Amino acid sequence: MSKSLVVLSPADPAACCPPLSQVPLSAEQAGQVAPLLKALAEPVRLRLMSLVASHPGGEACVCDLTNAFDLSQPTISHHLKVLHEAGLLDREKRGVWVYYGARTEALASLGTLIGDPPQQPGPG
Amino acid sequence: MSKSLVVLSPADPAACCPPLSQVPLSAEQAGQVAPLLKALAEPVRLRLMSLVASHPGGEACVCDLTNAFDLSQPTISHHLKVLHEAGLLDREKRGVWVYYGARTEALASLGTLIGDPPQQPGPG
DNA sequence: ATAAGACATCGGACTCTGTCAATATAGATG
DNA sequence: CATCTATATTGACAGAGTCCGATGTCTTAT
Repeated sequence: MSKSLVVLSPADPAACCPPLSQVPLSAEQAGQVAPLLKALAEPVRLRLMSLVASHPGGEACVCDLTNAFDLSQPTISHHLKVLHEAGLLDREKRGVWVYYGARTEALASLGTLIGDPPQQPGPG
Repeated sequence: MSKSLVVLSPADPAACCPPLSQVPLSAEQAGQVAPLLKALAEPVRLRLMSLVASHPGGEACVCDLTNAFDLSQPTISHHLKVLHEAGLLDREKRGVWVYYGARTEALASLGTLIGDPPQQPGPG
């Protein structure tokens, strides 16, 4: 099986485009990627993402996450929803509890998009 | 000259911490990194950053950037200021023109922080 | 000195976002 | 059924963000 270049996975919008520093992002591409960054660009959500991603198994229960902050339960629930709808967290209900899992591929794509160095111009 | 490991460059807050997926980010670390992401988490600024970073020499004149958007000159100026104050763009005046240059190290740090995969647990 | 061009800053209108209290939903248990 | 617990949704509000037109600043040219 080949991971086709043509596929535009809706769950991984950052995979849409070459790194920032290599080719100018189109308006459309920017419009796809910005929501991902916006979801991460908030201290509480950044910590939530990190808590989940660094948890054993890459997932964590909401109850653990809620206790890690000095914020109300609805607020944590809201932030988790934002991360989930951005495609950065998976959501799975098990009995009474809800587990959120990190979409590490999405994080990896985003990291590559942002961080990859500019290409050297070829000779000639 | 050595680029010391001890230095916490104020211009590169993303260099403060190990990747998201390896160790939970502290509140303080999240508070340092989030502004960088917030600066990028806007379609126009994302495109501006990409335009500058992918420009030959990694820098571009404001006049070029302003023409690339359907927005007023003050609006572009505002977005460039946000990116500059976040530490993602350098600013240099040459005669009448102002050139903005991409801080590729900051981008690289940010990319690593977000995108690096979780560490394998050691045996034992 | 006057004028013109490149860019920044200001002040406002309007929208978006983070937070909480209150309430709803859904599964487990008596 | 009633009740308890875990999580989500709603509604309200303050603060922050985006955008524009008007204006200010700095540099070069005449």
